[in-house]
Amino acid sequence: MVEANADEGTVTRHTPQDPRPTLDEVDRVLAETLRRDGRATNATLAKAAGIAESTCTARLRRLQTLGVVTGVHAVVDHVALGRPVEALVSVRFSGQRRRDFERLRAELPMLPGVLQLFHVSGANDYLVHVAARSTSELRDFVLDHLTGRPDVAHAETSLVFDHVRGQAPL
Amino acid sequence: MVEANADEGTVTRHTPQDPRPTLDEVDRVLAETLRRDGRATNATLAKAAGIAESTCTARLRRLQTLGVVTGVHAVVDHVALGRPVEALVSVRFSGQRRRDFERLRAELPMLPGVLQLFHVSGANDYLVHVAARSTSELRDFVLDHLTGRPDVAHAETSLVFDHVRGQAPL
DNA sequence: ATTGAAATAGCGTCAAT
DNA sequence: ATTGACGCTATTTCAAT
Repeated sequence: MVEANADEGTVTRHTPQDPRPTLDEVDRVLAETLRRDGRATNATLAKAAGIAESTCTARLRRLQTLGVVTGVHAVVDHVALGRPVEALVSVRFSGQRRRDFERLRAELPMLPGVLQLFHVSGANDYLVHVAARSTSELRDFVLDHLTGRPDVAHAETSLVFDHVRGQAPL
Repeated sequence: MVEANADEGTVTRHTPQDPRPTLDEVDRVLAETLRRDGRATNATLAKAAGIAESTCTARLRRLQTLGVVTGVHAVVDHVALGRPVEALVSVRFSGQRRRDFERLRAELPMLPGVLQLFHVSGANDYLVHVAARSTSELRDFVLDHLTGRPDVAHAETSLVFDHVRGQAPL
């Protein structure tokens, strides 16, 4: 048993496994380059980091295994794909039971239109980033999946007018 | 002149160019597959969409040109990369001058640590998603780049405990 | 762990439909 | 616009350091 918990189903999630190996400059260059262009070729990455291509292949595999690179994903235009209404919904919980948090965290990301889910400190507990096909679909989503939950005390919806990615290197 | 504006420098940004071409099922499959795995090979994508590889190459180029796929980026572990403190900062403006919005929108994404920037409706105007090396660096960021701005009336910082991506297809 | 070289797999061009 | 085949490039495996 590696990282188990006595209570039924309750798993405390620490980002990857504990013996966090040190990353050198090569790793950082690879991660950063791939963050900027997720389709950068192995040869490009190798050149950027100043290593052999075969080394690069191995390094990349390692970064994925370690959970330093958790995935690479295309960013798509929601309007073009039929979900022109984007919103951020702040959710406040009624209780503070750990189980409620875990259920929401597990279930919400599976729902169509959910882009991101933040668990945050402060007056609100969660922030849900969604893309909906219409304003009425957005309303239904909030009512059915957020306000409708017994553990949710309040939900407040803000429309997203604009959404841009950071450009600077990490 | 296609989409110009009389005022100096003031550009109204409509997501891509207006004659938005219709996307068929093939386009949607490609976008969706690439959204799930940004490093999917051309052959894989072609198979998923049921088209020839050469057609796939052309389709992909088209999707990028049209702005349907705006980029593909690796998701990295901020803790491993030395920025363990993640936060969402709500920013309220004092005035409502368009120029102020545009400046913030242009400048903030360039600052190191800024991950995303949302322009939202409601009591707050912007939501800034940042990753900092430490809590004190976070404080400095908010003071120097947000509260410090003359056009910013108020900034409220929430720590991000957890951040997950949506899993369902668009 | 890193490398270069050899084998494998993937890609884009093009002529044809 | 889509296709399959061909030539070219990129990637991975592997033996050696």
